[in-house]
Amino acid sequence: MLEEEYLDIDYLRERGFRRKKCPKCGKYFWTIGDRDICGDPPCGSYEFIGNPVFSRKYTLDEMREKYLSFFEKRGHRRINRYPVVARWRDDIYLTIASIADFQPFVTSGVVPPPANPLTISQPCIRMDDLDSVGKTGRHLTLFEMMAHHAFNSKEEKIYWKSETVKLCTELLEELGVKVEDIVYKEEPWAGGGNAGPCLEAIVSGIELATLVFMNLVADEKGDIVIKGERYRKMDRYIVDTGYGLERFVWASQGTPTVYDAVFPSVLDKIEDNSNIEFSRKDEQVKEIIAESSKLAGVMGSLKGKALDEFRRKTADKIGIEVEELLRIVTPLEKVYALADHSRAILFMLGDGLIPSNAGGGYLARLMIRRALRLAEELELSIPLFEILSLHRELMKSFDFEVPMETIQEILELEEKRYKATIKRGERIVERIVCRKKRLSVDDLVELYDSHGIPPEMAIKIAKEKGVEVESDNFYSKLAEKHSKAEKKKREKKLKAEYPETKKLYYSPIFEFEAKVVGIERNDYYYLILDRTAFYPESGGQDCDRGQIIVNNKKFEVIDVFIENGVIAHVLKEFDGKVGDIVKGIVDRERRLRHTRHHSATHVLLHSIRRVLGNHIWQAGAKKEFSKARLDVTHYVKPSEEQIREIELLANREVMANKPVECMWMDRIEAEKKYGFKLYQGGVPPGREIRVVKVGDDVQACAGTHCNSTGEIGVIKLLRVESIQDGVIRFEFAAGEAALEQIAEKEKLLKEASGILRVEEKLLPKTVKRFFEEWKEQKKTIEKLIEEISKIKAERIAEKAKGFVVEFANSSEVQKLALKLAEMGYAGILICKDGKNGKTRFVAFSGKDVDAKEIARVAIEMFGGSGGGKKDIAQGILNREPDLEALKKKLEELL
RNA sequence: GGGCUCGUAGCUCAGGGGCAGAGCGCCGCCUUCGCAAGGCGGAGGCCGCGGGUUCAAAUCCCGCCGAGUCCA
Repeated sequence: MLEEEYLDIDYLRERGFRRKKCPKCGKYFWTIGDRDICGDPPCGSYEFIGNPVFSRKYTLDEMREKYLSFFEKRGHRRINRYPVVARWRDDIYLTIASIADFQPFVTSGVVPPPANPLTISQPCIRMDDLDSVGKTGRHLTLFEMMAHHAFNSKEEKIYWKSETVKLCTELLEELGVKVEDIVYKEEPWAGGGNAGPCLEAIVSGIELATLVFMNLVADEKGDIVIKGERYRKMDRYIVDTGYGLERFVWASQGTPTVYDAVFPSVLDKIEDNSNIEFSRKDEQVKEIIAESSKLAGVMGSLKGKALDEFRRKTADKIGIEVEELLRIVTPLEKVYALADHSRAILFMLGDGLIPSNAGGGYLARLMIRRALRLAEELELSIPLFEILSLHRELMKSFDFEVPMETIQEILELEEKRYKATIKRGERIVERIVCRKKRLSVDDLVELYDSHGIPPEMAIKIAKEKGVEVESDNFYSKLAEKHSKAEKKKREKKLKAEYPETKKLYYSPIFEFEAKVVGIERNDYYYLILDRTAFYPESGGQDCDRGQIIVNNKKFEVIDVFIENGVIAHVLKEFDGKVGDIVKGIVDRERRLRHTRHHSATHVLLHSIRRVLGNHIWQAGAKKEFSKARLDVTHYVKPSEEQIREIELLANREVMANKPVECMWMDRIEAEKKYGFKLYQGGVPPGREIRVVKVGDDVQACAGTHCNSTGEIGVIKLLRVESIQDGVIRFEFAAGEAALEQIAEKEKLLKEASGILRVEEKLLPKTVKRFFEEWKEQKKTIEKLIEEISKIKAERIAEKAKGFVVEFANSSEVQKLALKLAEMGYAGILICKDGKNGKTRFVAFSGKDVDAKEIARVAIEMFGGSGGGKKDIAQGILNREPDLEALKKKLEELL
């Protein structure tokens, strides 16, 4: 089915390409020359290394410009790059391909593309092959995907397969590739819910471009199967190409690795400031690395045993021992990886990702920690930031949201944290080793999983202490531990389908009439109307409440939610039917408070950005009746002065009484005008988005808002706390809620000062004094009890004959018993517990009688329960004990 | 978003239902011309917070707060 898709590409036939089946891999490819094998690794190898395929060498900037202008000249509009942090999407953290920029709304046809056709060079980050970076000579975590995209539909046809292949071929030819050297290999493509036929452009053994003809969409009932998933044809068909910029540069230079081609000056810098004793520019080293890259190209994945095999083969090919190979290759691979990682870190931080222990920020931390570890192993004598700065120089043409000073600050903070973790880790390993005299796989797994200590480090420490280590199956055990974590699926609440509810809540409507279009019954009633003024919970704003009146009967609305544009009112009781006309009454006071909090959130975010910097991004928000909170990305807890300044700026914005404007805008227009900063509160669906300007702040927002900032009233910050690394929570209240919160605090102060009978302003001083006095007195009492029990013990001892059976004070009974036991007596002390009034006893023994035995006798005689140890035992008695009888019984023990 | 680990003296941590501990640090005394070292003595704890179970909770259970870490 999919195969036919390759047969009608006119351009290939016109240029004389013929379709052949590769006898090695069994796949089809197109070529003009007389080759029989496709040449795609493993059916071929990197022939361009040492033998560049283009007519001249290119740098990154030159190649990017060459590409973009090539397509510009052929009717494509050049589009600026998107951030590597995928702000416009809620399903991925990082931009992983150029097409990701246009998903999901452009690809699905909801929103028109910013230009059609267009060309772009999009920096992408992929962490999947992190382990391969540096080793294979070709893997990068950050790379630029150059692309030309055409979005075709029934109404508008731009170009499709033939034109795409023509453009690709012409580009390659212009770069100096002979058309006979181009192979187009058929390789079905699938990803992200879409699929389609694809041609890989291979030159000299390297895949330079991927031409995807995306015309399928995942569908359980579809008739086309690719990689086990079912798909059907779409009305829209999209040209999704990907040209690896770095690979083009590499191919033009023919260097041993892609790294040598792309950032040689960074490699030099690292080499010069590390413990490497040789240069990657030595002819022999160069040859080794080149052979290694060629073999890696053929071998595919290098995980686990494949890596060992790769090493062996490479050594064989060059004719040296594996050890000798490793001596050269291992440190260089670290240089390459560090150069790569630092470039990715620059983009992550530059585009505003804040390192964290959870969420997207974790990816930044992971990358930074790997880089720090590499730097450590290379004994790098310069700060990591210096390498980032060098990359920044090389990438001058890029704009970053976050200034280098902030990046430096974040990096230094991360380094400090990393070092603390390592230090803590070393202590933990030493403790385990000390206690258990061995280190098991489970220990290694826990050390890594819970404490972040890489197994290599744990093993190193253990070996230094001369302790045996069991390290087999580490990775499988780790994987096993994580496989248990399951993903929760969000269930749909509404069972049936309904038309989208008309929203009245953006106008000042609090009473309305509407028609019932659906009723669903679970534990509660879900009431669906054709239109409503009830705001459903969304964007962190709590839902409205109020009443629904039908047939003169009132029903309370306890919850309102929205699902796919359908708004459902949740009621405990309802007595009406579909088709009824109902009246809705929205609780105005509640709504007003939510509205104030919502507008205040926008004002506050803007103030926080002004005080703390451009990297501030909303990480979550909630607007309730009595307070609201705003979570933002920031790397350190703000100082008290910063907090006060934020509060002041926010309130100034309120006092300036700036207008609040809400308008529906074309998505692309809005993005162009305001940037992705719009999507602070998440990404709304649809072609038209609601843009809300509150003072100087602009956001895409579906919430309800005041008419001007003055209506917000006072904004009072209540609490600022860090909820996880990299995320700071601002809790606040606005308007009446703020007054209430302030009043609440005042009340607490008043109450406290009332109890202590001091002025409010003396509270801290007084509380401190009381606390200290309390501690001191506690100690004095303890000392006194100690002394009293000593005296009493002596007095009891004087007249003691056989077993001691006495009454005592509950406060000193324990000490007294201990003293007596110490003095060599045995017996039992009875007291009334001060707290619950029960009869308590403490049995003790300084002789060879068991105190528990004494306790057992007492419990047997008078009922109760208790227990303890050989020298002291305690418990309660149910009945008043007869001391004489007890004493007699105890004497029998001996 | 999910998993895991940890909150005990100023610091690093033991303990893990029945007496709150060690090492380092701090203070004082002894020894010394002085320092280092040593000896003797001492101060320093809401055992993170709030509930529950129990005769009894630092210890077990639940919730919260805080720190750390891994994964998506």
